[in-house]
Amino acid sequence: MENTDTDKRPLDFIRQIITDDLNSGKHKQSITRFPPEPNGFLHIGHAKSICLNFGVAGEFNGICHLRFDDTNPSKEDVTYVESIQKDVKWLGFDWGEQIFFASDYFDKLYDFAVQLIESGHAFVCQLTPEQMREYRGTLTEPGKESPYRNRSVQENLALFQRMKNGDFPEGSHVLRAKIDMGSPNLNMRDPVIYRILKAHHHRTGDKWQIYPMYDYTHCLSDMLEGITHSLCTLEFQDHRPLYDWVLDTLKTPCHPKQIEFARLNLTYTVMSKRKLLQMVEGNYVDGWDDPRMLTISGLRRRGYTPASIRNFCKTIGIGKSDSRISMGVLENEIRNDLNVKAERRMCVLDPVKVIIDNFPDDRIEEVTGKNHPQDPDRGERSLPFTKELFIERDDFMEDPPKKYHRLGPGREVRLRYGYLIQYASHVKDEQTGEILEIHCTYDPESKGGTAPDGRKVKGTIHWVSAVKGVPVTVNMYDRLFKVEDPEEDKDIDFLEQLNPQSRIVLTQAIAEPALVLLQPGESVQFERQGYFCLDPVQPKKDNKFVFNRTVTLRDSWEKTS
RNA sequence: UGGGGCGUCGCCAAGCGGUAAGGCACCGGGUUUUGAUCCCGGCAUUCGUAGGUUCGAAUCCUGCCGCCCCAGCCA
Repeated sequence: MENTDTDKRPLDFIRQIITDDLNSGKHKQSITRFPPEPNGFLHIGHAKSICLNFGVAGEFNGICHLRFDDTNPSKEDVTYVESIQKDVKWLGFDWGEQIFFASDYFDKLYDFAVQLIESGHAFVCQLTPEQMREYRGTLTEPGKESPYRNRSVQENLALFQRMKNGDFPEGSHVLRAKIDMGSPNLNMRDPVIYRILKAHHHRTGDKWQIYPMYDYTHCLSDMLEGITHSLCTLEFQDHRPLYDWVLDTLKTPCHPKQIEFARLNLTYTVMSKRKLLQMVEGNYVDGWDDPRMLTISGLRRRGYTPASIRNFCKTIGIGKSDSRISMGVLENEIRNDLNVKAERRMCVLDPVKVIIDNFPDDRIEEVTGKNHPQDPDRGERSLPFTKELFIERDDFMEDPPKKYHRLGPGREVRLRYGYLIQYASHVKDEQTGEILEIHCTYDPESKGGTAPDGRKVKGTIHWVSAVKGVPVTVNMYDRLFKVEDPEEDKDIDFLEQLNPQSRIVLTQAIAEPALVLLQPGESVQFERQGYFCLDPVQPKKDNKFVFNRTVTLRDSWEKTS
C-alpha cells in the first residue's frame, strides 16, 4: 500500500481499547475480521469497516480474517462472494490464507446446539411465526413462555435431529435458546437460533435442511477463529447480551469482545443493500457497478482510486454518533489524489467552432503541452494546432460581464499551450440565437501562449483541433439523488428523490488525439473541467471512446447558467 | 409510559477535572498559461439544557429536552 501516513492523529475509541488490551497483556495480538454476507455488492459503508478491521491488523501487527457470513442461502450467491473478494483486494487489503465461511462451521455449530439442548438451554418450538410474534410481547410488555419450552431434553434432541433430517416443512419448527421471555431486551426473549430452510446453499449444497441464525453463528464463528475484537455497527448493540450469552453458556475457551461503531451515511445517496438492490432490479441504474452507485465497483468505474477511498475512511474517523458525511468530503479525497496522479489533457465537451482567419488553411502546427504542470518529470505531449478549432460553448459570450475571463467581442484570450487569439466576428443562427462559429485572428509571435511584448490576457481556455480532434462520448455524472437525505421523509419513496440529471451523456465532445492512448480505467484531468476516466468496463461504444466524469474541478467562478 | 445508544463550529471529529486539536465547507490575501493546484491568514469565551460538586467541569453527579436503534423463522 502506497500510504505513507506519518500523521499523529489521536486513536479512535476502538483503537484505544485494542491498545489497552495489548498493553495489559490480555491479548498478545489483535485478530479482527470483516464478515460480509454474500447477498449484494460491497459499498463505501463496507469500505469503512474494511479499512477499520484490516487497518487495525496492519497497525497493530495483527491479523484480519475475511469471513463470509453465509447462513441464509435463500439470499446469497457465489457471484457476490466473488465480487466481494475482488473489491477487498482492489481496495488494497490482503487476507492472506485467512478466508473463512460461516458455512464451514455448520457441523460444529450443530454440535454446539446439541450441547445447548443437553444442558437445558435450548428447545424445539412449534409455534407458528404469527404465534411467536404474539408470544414475544411488545416493547413495553413482557412476552409469554412458549408451551413447548419445557420439553424434555430427549424430546428436544429427537426433534432437532428430525429437523436436521428434513422431516418437517419450513416454518413448522425452530430451535430456540431458553433465556428470558421477560427481558426488556427483545433479543433475549428466547431467540430463534436455528430454522428450517430447504434451500440450496452455494457451498454446502443440499446437505443441510436447517440453518443457524446470525446471532448464534456470529459469536461462535468469532470464537472458533480466535477473534479478539469483533467490530460491528451500532444496530447490533442490543445483540451483544445474546452474543455474550451464547459464549458464556457454552463455556467456550475464548470470548471475543464485540464493539460497535456508527455506520457510514453520505449526503445525496442511500447506503442500504436492500435499496441498492431495488435500484438495480428496477433498472433505475445500470447495475451494481453503475458509476453513480456508491458501491465499490461503481466507484471504481467512476474513476475513484483505492487510495482516495482509504483516505476518506481515515478522515471521517470512527465514532458512535449517527452522522451523515457530506459528499464533498469524498470528492475532496479523489481530487487530492488525482491532482497528483492524473495527467492533464484537453477535451471540449460542448464544442463551438473557432476559425483563425489569418492561419494558413492546411497547416497543421505542433505545439507542446505539459502532462502535469507541477511535475516536469511527467513530460510533454504534442498538440496539433489548425485553422479550425473547437472551444467550449461556455467560453464565448456575446455580451459578457466584466469579470468574465474568456472570449467575447473585442477580447483576446490565450488558447492553452497554443496562441493568443483576438476576436474578429461571429455568426449565429438568427432564429435560435445559437452561435455557429467565431472568427478570430492569432498572433503568430505568441506560439506557446506568450507574446514577446509581454502583454497579459485575462483568460486561458482549452481547445481541440477541428481536423485532428477525436470524437468521444462523455458521461457527465452527478449526485444520484436531489436531496441530502432521500430517506428523511418517510412518506416519500426514496426512488422519487432520484436526480433526473444524475447522468448526462455528451455525444458531441471532441478530444485531443493523445486521449486515445489511455488504458481502460485510466484517469486524466480534462483541463478546466474535472477528472475523467476511460470507462474500464466499456471503453468503446459505437466505435467511440467513452469517458466517465469522476468529479469536477473545484470551481470558484459562479456559473451563471 | 420497556431496553440500548448518541448529543462539542454549517458537516465530521479530538478532548479522558486544569482552562476548546484537526479535516471538509466558508471568508479574505498572494502565486499561477487550468477561474484548478499551491501558499498565507480568518473562522466555537464555548461544548443539547437546567442545576449541583470543585479553587477549577466539555470532562464528575442529578433532572429535563432532542435524535437514533430494537417487537425477521434477515444480517
